[in-house]
Amino acid sequence: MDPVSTQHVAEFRRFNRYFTRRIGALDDHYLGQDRPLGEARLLFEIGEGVSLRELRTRLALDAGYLSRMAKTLQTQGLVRISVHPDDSRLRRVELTRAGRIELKEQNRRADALAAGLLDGLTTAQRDRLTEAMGTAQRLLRLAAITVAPVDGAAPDARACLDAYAADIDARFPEGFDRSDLVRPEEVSGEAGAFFVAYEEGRPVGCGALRRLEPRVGELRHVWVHPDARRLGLARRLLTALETEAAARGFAVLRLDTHASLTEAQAMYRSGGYREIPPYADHVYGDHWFEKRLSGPVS
Amino acid sequence: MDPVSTQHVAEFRRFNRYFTRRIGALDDHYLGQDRPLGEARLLFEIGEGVSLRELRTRLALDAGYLSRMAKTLQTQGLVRISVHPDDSRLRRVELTRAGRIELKEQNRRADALAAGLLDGLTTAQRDRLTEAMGTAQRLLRLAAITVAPVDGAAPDARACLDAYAADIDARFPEGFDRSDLVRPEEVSGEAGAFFVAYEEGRPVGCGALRRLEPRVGELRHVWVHPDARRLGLARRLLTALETEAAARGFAVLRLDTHASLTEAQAMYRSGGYREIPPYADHVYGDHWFEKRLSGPVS
DNA sequence: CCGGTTCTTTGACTACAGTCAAAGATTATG
DNA sequence: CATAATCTTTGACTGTAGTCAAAGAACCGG
Repeated sequence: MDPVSTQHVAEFRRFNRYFTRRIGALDDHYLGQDRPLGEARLLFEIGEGVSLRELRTRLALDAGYLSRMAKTLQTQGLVRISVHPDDSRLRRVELTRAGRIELKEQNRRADALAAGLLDGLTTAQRDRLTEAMGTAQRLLRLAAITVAPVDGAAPDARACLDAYAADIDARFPEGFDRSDLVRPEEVSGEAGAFFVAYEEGRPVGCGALRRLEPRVGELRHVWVHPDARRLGLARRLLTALETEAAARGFAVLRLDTHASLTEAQAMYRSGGYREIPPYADHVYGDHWFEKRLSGPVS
Repeated sequence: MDPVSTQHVAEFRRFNRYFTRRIGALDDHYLGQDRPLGEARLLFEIGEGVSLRELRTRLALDAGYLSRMAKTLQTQGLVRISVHPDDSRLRRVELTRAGRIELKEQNRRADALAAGLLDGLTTAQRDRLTEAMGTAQRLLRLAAITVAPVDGAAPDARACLDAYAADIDARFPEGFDRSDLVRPEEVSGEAGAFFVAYEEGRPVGCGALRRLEPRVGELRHVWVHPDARRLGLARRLLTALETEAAARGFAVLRLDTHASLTEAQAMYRSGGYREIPPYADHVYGDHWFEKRLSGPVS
C-alpha cells in the first residue's frame, strides 16, 4: 500500500475536527439532555430485546457499569429485565411501552436537530451533502475492514460459507447445494487459502483459493455480506487472493460465476480476467474466467 | 426554504452516528491518553499566545474551570501565564518550549492515527474520500451560516465594510478609496438594507441594498471573508438581498463589478443578471449588470 | 457430579467535567 | 473620583464515566 500523503492526513484531520466538535458534540449534548448520555445510548441500542452480554460486547462496556445503568433504566420504568430463557446466567433486557415512547421522543428530537442543520441548504445542496456523506462513509468503512487468512475449518470461515450458501440459494432459481462448497482441507495449508474480511471483529466477506492443476489456481466463493456491499470490498478480497496466488507460484487463476451475478462479472473483467471456455463442470457456474498472473512479487 | 426530506435526515443521522462513534471517539481517546481531554484541547487552542478571556469565549468554558486547567498546564511547565500587557485584568497564556514539543508530539500521534485509518485505501480511494469530506464540510459550514439584516451603522456592518475595503484595496491595482463605501444612512431603514452573514457568531460576509431610483435598487459591497469562500455564501447573500428588494417593491436591481472579479461576474450571470451599459460612474466598477425582479413574494 | 468458566451483581473507588458564588484586582464610565 | 463592569482566582460542590475485585448463580465438559 502506498504511504499516506500529508495532504490526505491534513484534510482528514480537518474534517474530523470540524465534524466531531461542531456536529457530534451537539448531537451528544442534545441526546443527553434528559438523562446521562450513557443511558440514552443504551436505550438506543436495546432494540426488541437483547441480552446484557450482547450490549456489553457491542458497546464495550464494563459489566458493573452496564448492570447499574440497566437497573437505573429499570427503576425509571423504561426497560424490563428478565432472566434469559435459554441461559439463566444471562439477563434479557427489553423496552417497556414507556421505553418505546421515550425512544421515539429521543428520535424525534434528533431528527429535528438534523433537520434544523439541513434547513439552510437548498434541496440540491442537501442532495450533494447526502451523496458526499455516503461516499465518505463507504470509504471509511472500507478502510476499517481488514482481510486476513484463516484456516478453512475455522468457525469464521464456516460461518461465511454458510451465509454464502444461503445467499446463493435464495438468489438462484435452481437453488444451491452445499456439497458444491470447498472442503476445509482444499483451502488450508499447502492445498490452498481462505481469506475472511472483518469489520469491527465481525466477518463480512470471504474468498477461497485452491489448487486446480500445477501452477493453476482457482478462486471460489468470493462473497460479501449484504451489509458490506458497494464498498469495494470484493475487489480488496480479489487483490488479497491474487497476491497469495502469486506468492504460491500460480501462473494462472481461473474462476466460474453465474449469469445472474452481473456485477461480479463486471468486476472480474475490469480486474483483468477474460472469459474462457468451461474448464470444469461445476453445477452452478455458467461463465468462466481466467487471468494470467505476472509472477510472485519479491 | 423547502422542508427537509426524511431521507436526508436519515442519511445525515446515519453518517453522524457512524462518524462520531467510530472516528471521533477514537480521536478523543487518543488525544486524551496522557492528560485529561480538556487540557489536551486547551494545548491545541493556545497558539502563540492568547488571553484566557479569548479561550473562554472560544471554547465556551467556565471561567473557574479554565483557570484551573491553565494552572495545571503551568505547573507541568507546558505554558507560561503572565499579565496581559494591554490590560492587567487579563492573563496572557503562551506555550513554553516544552509545551511546543508536547503539542508537536500530540500532532504526530493524531497524524499517525489518521494515516493508520487511511492506510487500507488505495491512493484513488483516498482522493475520493478527501474530496467527499471537503464537499461535506463546505456544505455543513454553509448550512451553519446565518444571514441577518443589521443596521448600516452597526459594528458588525462597519467591520465587514472595513474588511471589504482592505480586501479590494489589496486586489485592485489602482487601490480602493473608502469614500466609495455606502454611508450607513443609505442602507438603513427606508433607504436600504444591509445584510451580514454570521458563522459561529463571527461576521463572514455582507451585502448592501440601496435605493437608486424609484423601483430601482442597487446591490453593493457583496463580499465574503476569504475563510468562507467557495461555500456558496455569495449566492445566499444575493438571494437574501433579492428577497428584500422584492419585498420593498423594487422592480429592477443593478450593480457594478470589477473586471478582475471574474467569479463574481459568473455568479451574477448565472443568477439571472445581464450586462448593461454604465448606469453611474462609480470609480471602481467597469462592468454593469441588471436583473428584473418578478415582484414581491406574497 | 466436580471443577472450571461465564455472566451478573454489588461495593468501593478514582478521575474528569462542569457549575456556582464570593472575592480581589483592575479598568471603564458617568 | 466614586461606581459599575470586567476578568480571574479560589472554595465548595455535583454528576457522569469508568475501573477493579469479590462473590454468587448458572452452565459446560469430562
